[in-house]
Amino acid sequence: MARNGDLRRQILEQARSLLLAEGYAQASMRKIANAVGCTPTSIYLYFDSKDSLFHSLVEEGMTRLHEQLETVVSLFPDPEDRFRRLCRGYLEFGLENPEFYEIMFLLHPEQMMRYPTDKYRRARRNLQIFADAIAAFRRGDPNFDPILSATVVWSLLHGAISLHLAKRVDVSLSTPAFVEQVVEHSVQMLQPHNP
Amino acid sequence: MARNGDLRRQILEQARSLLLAEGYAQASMRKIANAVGCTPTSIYLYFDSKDSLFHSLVEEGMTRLHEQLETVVSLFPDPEDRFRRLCRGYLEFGLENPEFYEIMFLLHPEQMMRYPTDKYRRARRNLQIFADAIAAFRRGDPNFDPILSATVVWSLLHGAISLHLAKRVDVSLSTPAFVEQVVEHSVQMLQPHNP
DNA sequence: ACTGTAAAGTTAACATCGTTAACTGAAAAT
DNA sequence: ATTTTCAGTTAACGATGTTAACTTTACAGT
Repeated sequence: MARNGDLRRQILEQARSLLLAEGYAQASMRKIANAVGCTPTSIYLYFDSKDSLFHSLVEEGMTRLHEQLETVVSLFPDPEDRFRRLCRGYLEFGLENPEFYEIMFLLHPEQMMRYPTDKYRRARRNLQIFADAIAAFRRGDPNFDPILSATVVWSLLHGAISLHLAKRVDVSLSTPAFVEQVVEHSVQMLQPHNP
Repeated sequence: MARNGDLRRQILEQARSLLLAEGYAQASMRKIANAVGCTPTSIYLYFDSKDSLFHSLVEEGMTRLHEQLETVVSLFPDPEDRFRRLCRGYLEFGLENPEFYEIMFLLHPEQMMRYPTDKYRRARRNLQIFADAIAAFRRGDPNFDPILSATVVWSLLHGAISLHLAKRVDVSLSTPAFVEQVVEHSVQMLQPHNP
């Protein structure tokens, strides 16, 4: 059929759109194929499995997130301000792209084949962005590991997004208020101890 | 067949064991039925669906967690010590019961029917335990909402467990070291601001 | 121009899944 | 003794991811 050799692109496009519209489980190979106008088996010409198809979307999501964080870094030089905005940026990315966030970080456990280790580099780069920002306003403090702190901060941000997406956060809290609280606590978490 | 009217119990038992052994997706109705020694359809005599079967396990998990936290409360009266141990207890519960934790908090998004709202009470009680512990060592501080702080702390603990279970945390960190870091940051998060 | 080959796509099928309708057998109630 | 009720089964439906085998298309080499 005449598809100008861009069937792969079309598949990714429709997979993405179906993912956003109906979620991972409902985005079946047959639905994707139908949306594209080919047979389910054709998808296997370009992707090893459903998992590996969605891994490509994970990479798209990682890139988006990375770009968003890099933009923050480039625009805001003040360490604490930058850190705050990074946190806010990460939270907003998760809350505004729930389906992307889901396949990127949420439904790996058994649901989806593990994202190949060698592709974690972009995720790792995002962690490094946080570590650098943190290091900037805790410079000169020994026994302080930026990567470790960044991991803990990431845990907080990730947990907040997860609970919010799962609607486990009390609805009496508005979303922006919750975001600000999490950001404030992130900053507080990094303050030097007062004995 | 002679099953002393405890088929329901047997189903729950095998479902739990299969869940722990192979995870939610692989624990199929047919496998459960096979393990019990009945037909898949018999399960529907006692549970409306696969979801509602596993919701019963969610409740078992919630109860376990609740008991574990209540034990901590009853044993350790000192506010900060108690709070620390609550955090540690929650983290350990999650890390030591990954499959339970998964169905309790992790794979709701689309994967599993939403856990009925009216059954959130036990989860809510667990949040309240944290809120009370937090309130105890921030007493007298106005514009400080214990439930809000408890939610943020919960986010941190939940995120740490999620990332660890998804093997996203750098392996160079030992698990106990990571747990202690998270606990320390939880405490730090609640310190009064120093301007 | 003819033929051989490789790529691109399709058809048909497999095994598995959650779930339902219709049936059977036994025990309890009238 | 007959009817009703309960507990469980058989057989099937529609949907899923995936594979093997086939067809069609395009393009080389001679």
